[in-house]
Amino acid sequence: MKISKAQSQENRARVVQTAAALFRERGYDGVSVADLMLAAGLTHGGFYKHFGSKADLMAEATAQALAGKMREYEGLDMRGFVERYLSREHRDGRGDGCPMAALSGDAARQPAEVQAQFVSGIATMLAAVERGAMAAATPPAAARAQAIGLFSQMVGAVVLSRACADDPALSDEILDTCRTQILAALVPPSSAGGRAVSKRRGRGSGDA
Amino acid sequence: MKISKAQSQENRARVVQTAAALFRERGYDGVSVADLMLAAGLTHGGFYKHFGSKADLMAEATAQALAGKMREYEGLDMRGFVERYLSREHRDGRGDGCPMAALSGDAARQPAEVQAQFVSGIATMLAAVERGAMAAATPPAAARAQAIGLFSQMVGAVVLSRACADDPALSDEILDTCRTQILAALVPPSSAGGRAVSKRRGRGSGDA
DNA sequence: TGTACATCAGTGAACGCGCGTTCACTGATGTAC
DNA sequence: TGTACATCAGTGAACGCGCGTTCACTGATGTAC
Repeated sequence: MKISKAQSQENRARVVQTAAALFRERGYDGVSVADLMLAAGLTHGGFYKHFGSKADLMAEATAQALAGKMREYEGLDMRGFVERYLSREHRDGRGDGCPMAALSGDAARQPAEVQAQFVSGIATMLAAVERGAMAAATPPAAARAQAIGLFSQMVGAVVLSRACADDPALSDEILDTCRTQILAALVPPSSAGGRAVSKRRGRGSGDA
Repeated sequence: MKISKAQSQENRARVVQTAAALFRERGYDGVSVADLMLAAGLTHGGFYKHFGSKADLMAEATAQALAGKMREYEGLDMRGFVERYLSREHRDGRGDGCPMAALSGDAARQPAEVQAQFVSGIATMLAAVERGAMAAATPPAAARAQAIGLFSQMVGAVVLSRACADDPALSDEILDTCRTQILAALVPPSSAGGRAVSKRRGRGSGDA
């Protein structure tokens, strides 16, 4: 049976969206073309009417996941972004979470077209965090370095907390510690307990 | 042909060691039993004389990789550890690098016996970094949180720098920025330019 | 507006291939005498 | 110390299976008249 153009476009979009979630949940190699098409309510044979290869879809789904997350995060201020990123919901919701936290480990072993998505995704994310840092009163000269350090820590925390999900106490501790530490280092919203307003990270000595 | 007991044990050890490197390089699913045995100079059929399943070997190779790296890192002070972890050699040498940076992303999707190795590996690593922080003059009360934040950032930086290896400038920038940032936050070896000795992280505002 | 027909998204069987695992076999090792 | 034989690590063909991809076919859609 032939299908209307509108229906076909809708089906294609659904496959990409389904793939964006499944790849994040199970990794690129953990999702077969047949799995994916079934999850999208279709059969595997039609896949190649829409995509040249699985690698092509991997690149497209990755790009969409990255763009979608960026749009979502752009709507938050720094505190909101950090709180959401280092939440249990994010740790436990791989399929709807940050593609970098879910797939960066696999990225280096994927086809060039997929790797390219990560390069631009990381660059875009760091630029956005840098802007967010400046909006939160970090001086421009320090904002880039702060963005890189901050985002590295956030990705590492989510990756590690997921890797030790079998030990919920340890997994929670990693997430909670990093969240608290980063939030404390950000310039407080307006009033800050009895602390100085331009408080720094509590990582060196002397915070006991 | 039968082989001497010594030769057999040597072969088994070589398979585990080869696996520890190949899994880190290509991921657990990127190495077949046949690949692995060939790389160890054997044929695939003999695999099951030594291991009950591929998953068993994955767990054993992971445990060995984690233990080996811990032993290596234990010999370094905090500065040496940070410098080595955030080096280009580490980024480019997956097979001989930290199993957490190389395989944490895959860990959550692996059999329970493999996941268990990551749980104990992460716990052991955090405890070691905590001890290292105290040795570097961080007060005990702050050492745990510092260790978690520090290691998360280091893992995230290596994961991200590997994910954007196609853009060497960006990849290097992530590594270099995190290394500089973390080293600056550690209590300096003995004399520290014109800076205060108990300098903190430069992430908040006011460092420009 | 109706009718005839080309199009092409979707179907499901089939392809070659590599996977993890099994198995009959080999022959040097290690043991019993 | 020498001989006979059981052991078992290693070999390579074979297993069923799921993978990515191809293909002949279907039949509603969209177009030409």
